[in-house]
Amino acid sequence: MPERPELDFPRPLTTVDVVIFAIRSDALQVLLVQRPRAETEPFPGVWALPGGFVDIAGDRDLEACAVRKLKDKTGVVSPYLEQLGSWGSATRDPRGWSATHAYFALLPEHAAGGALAADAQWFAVEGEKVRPKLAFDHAEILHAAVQRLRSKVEYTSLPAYLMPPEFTLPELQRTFEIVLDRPLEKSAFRTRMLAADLIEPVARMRKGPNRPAQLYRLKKARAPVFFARTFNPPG
Amino acid sequence: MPERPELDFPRPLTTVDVVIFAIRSDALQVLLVQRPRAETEPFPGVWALPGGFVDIAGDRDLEACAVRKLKDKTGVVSPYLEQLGSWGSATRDPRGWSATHAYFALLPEHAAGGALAADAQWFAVEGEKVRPKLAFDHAEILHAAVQRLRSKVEYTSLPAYLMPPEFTLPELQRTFEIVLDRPLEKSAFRTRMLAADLIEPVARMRKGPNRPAQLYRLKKARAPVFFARTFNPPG
DNA sequence: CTAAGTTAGTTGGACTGTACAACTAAGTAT
DNA sequence: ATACTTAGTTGTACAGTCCAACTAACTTAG
Repeated sequence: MPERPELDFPRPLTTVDVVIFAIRSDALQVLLVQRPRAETEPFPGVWALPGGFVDIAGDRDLEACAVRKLKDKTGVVSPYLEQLGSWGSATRDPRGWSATHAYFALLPEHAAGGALAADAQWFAVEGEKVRPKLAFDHAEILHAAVQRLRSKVEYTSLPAYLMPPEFTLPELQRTFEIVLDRPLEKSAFRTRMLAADLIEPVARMRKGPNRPAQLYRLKKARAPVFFARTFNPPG
Repeated sequence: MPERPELDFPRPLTTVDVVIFAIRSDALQVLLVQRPRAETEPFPGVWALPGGFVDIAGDRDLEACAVRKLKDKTGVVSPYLEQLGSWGSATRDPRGWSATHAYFALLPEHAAGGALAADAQWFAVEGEKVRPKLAFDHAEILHAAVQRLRSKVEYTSLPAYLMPPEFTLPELQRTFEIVLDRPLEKSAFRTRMLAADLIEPVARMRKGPNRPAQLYRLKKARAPVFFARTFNPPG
């Protein structure tokens, strides 16, 4: 196509990466995969976010590509998948100018317990980091994902997507506290959550270690909801 | 590089587009450029968002590329530039699988009044659309940009970046009202704005058509600020 | 020069939702 | 039976919005 010179411009490498969060063992965890040890690969053996090249032949669009990569590593489709942003520069990949489209997904604990790919493993999020060193600029992407998750929690009910199909209000509050890494006020949390209209009570009660507690589930309409204030804890 | 087969995968076309907003003539406007009329181009003569291919040789990263395209069309550098998201699919560009990294910028009126590129022109945003038909999926991107702008206004003081260096509170409120396309409550707006700690009074007063009004300017620390409620108007 | 009009900014009461502590109720453990 | 734990409620204080009415300072029309 000599009359369309820009089509012959060198094109950046294009990838999609997914930051997959779940609450496991009472902690916020993220799924990482270990890069192949082959010397021909960049960052051999280093932990990285799940992701990889866009398949022009197979992927209809970016989100389909993200869903594919999520399913490859976890075997499930996330109930919540949101675009996080994109990172592109001349230096982030040693193979050349590259751009990645990053997504972030929330997985309920029961879905996160399934069969993982052999090279995948859960890691606790500590602060806004993770223990192992990450390949490429994935530490920066993870940082942005944790910040986005935390900031959205302040004015939406996003963490509800981290819950199993049925849950109690104290369980939901515990999930919020894990994500935000700070204690929340009980009665304000309850007022907000019920006003937010994202969850609805189900008929059954849970027989906990103490008195039976009301079970709730996510409503079908899943739009994150605006909150008024930021229920700060006592003290 | 025969041992790195993925490097020889066909790569998507990669572009950067910028949604540039300004308040002009008491309305929210967006900058569009008319695509060249050459028959070899897709969408010849159609209006589109400013943008184009990433220059692997010249652009350090995606944001630098966005700044370059902004400057090319307006001659200025925006005081506010934020990544909006990315759109990529097999069908959005007739030339093949393509992905664009979209940014959105806010320009103060005085900066938006400068010398535009010959192919560029301001258009009023009506609802969440613009009068002319747009090339590619740019209507969808513009829609997302307007929604992002409006939704962020509910809990940040973003529109302050659309103001000239010094402005009065009623002028700022008018800008908010134009962006949100609804009237706001005067005293609540004032309380919030001052509490938000994004603006500070300057010594001078403006001699308006009536009594002198206090001038404010943006503070150096420019972090958008969380707001509590959503000051609804009377009625 | 005066009167009417316009706009900046303030004040006060009704209302809503958070902060916080104290309370009740219903189960469990010893 | 008694003590402990946890789910959920209640009540008071407080902050910020909603709304209308008000004051103050300037402009404009007659």
